[in-house]
Amino acid sequence: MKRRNTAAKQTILDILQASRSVPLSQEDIEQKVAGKMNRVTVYRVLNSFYEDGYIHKILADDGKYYFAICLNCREDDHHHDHFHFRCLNCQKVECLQEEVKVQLPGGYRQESVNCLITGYCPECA
Amino acid sequence: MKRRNTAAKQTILDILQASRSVPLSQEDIEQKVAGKMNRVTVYRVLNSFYEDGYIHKILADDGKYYFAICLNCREDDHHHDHFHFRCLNCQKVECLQEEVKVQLPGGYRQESVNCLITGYCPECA
DNA sequence: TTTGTTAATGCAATTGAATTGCAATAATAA
DNA sequence: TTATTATTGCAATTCAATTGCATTAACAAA
Repeated sequence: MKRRNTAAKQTILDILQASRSVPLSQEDIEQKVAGKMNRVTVYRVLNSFYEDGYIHKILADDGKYYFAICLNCREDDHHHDHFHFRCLNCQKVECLQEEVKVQLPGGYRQESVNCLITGYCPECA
Repeated sequence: MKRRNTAAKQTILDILQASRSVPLSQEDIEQKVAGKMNRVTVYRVLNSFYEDGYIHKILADDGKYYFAICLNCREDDHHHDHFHFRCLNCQKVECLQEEVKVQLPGGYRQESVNCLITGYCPECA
């Protein structure tokens, strides 16, 4: 299926670009595009970006998905293996520099990581 | 609120005991107690265990919660900070030995971790 | 043992996010 | 300019999780 460029995609892409290291939830994005497009479209656009590898998707322990533009990712070599942090007070989620390095027991093969630290950010601590 | 010991709690506790290092999903547990109790009770029992710190709760990237008895946990000193692994093929989730160690940037305070590695287990790889 | 309090349970109803179906719209290749 | 089909909006649906409430039963106190 060939993708097409649309206003909806561009709008969401711009929003994600403007929030490079702070992953946004579906909800966050919906609010920013309120009125401009349907919430179903937001789902579908985010999913297509994710499928295409343009963004990464974090499931936080609040049960919500957060999306962020891929940094340091080349076409075929994604690096989504950094830690994320979620503040219990202000709810903000962000990407941490530190990479996840695990020594898996023999025989295990790693495909992806979803690592989240929960706590309080400097502003809220 | 004082807790009471009930058959439902004992049944679920036994199931979790029998699956110490393999966290079970709500669904898994429901199947094991099918007929014996209502699914709402399963939710409530698991939540009470979690609130009381008897079990830990992992949100996997399949969007489901998994529950496991706390290992190496003393009353007031929980250690849930190990990695978990989920197999993309057989769906099994398990606790890994390795602890999560992150160097948080200055000012950040860590409360809990939810770290999941996804991939293929030895049986499925 | 009996009784009173209230935690725990089952059932039905509700919530709420995510998904799906389908018709209308619009991007893009021919 | 036209044909194809990806995209979108809207309504409806799905499904897990949660809530309200009446009933049941654990357990502390008499």
